[in-house]
Amino acid sequence: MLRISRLTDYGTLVLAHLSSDRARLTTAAEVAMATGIALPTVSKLLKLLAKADLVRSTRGAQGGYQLSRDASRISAAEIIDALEGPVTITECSGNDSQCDLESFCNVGSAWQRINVAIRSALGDINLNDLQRARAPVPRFRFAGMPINVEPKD
Amino acid sequence: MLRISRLTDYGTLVLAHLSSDRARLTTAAEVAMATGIALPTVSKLLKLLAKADLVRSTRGAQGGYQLSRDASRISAAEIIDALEGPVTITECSGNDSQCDLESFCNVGSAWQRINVAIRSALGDINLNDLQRARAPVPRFRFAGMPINVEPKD
DNA sequence: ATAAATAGGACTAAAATAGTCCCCTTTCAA
DNA sequence: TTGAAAGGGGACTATTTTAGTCCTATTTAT
Repeated sequence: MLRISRLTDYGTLVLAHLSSDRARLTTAAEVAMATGIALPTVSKLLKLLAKADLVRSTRGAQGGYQLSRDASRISAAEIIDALEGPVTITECSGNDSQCDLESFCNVGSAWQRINVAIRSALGDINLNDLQRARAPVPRFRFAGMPINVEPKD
Repeated sequence: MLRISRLTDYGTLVLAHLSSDRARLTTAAEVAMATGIALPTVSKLLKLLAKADLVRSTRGAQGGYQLSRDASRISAAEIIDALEGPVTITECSGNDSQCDLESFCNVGSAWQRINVAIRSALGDINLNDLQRARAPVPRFRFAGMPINVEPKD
């Protein structure tokens, strides 16, 4: 349903927690405690985030995790990529796509365009934005018609 | 992975086929033939699309389906809504959300904003756009910074 | 040495998604 | 007036994806 997975949502919480003190090493257990997410899950998330270099790990006793760069330089797109793989709005958009309907399909292209647009937008939103209760109002333009999205309440 | 489901993709193909002659009644079997999608699946899709009033059905012999309005007035958002239910980017965005982490979570809001923006954008893209090989270049703005998305090739 | 950490990956469980099938109702036309 | 051609509704199964857990290895400070 065009949604991010629960793990990605959790991952954002984890990153948000780490961002509170970038210099300090925080253990997975601490993050689990602070966020309320089960430890094995936090652990898995941190490993994935480390692999994507959003987080840096230090092994051994007194080890832990820290953001690998400032929160302002970690984008929503990167978070999603790290935890779910590249964003593709349809199956066809993937690289190893082998779509049986290819010969019939005259639709793929536009969905893929939309995908690119969404992706770019997500690349422009950073971890700080995601944490601000009143993040800036996003605006999306298509075919030259701007849409202003007002907060609901 | 922030993607529409395969059925929605198929649904778009189905609608695209119907749009080639809005006046004519087309049977599910014909659509299946033309699109290469299995008949039971086409049938299911058409039922859902009919329920959402994107398609009008005529029962009985010589019956079939037709678009209920012009392709230009059927939006991508409506198609997704019809086939997947309302777009929500996180679980929390749903109505019956009961998020255990609510007390910890200071992140939800921004994802939801992003969701609203994407949704609006999808509401502004119509079935014709989806069919045009060279659909207009979508633009997304966030925090005042416009991004221009150029076609890859 | 030993305890405190992460690394990696196998494994299981749960949920969402896709796809199929059956029986019912409606309508046309011979 | 009856049979065939259509859609309506929904139950059901299979498949795939996602979530979550656990075990063993490796690293490092004390």
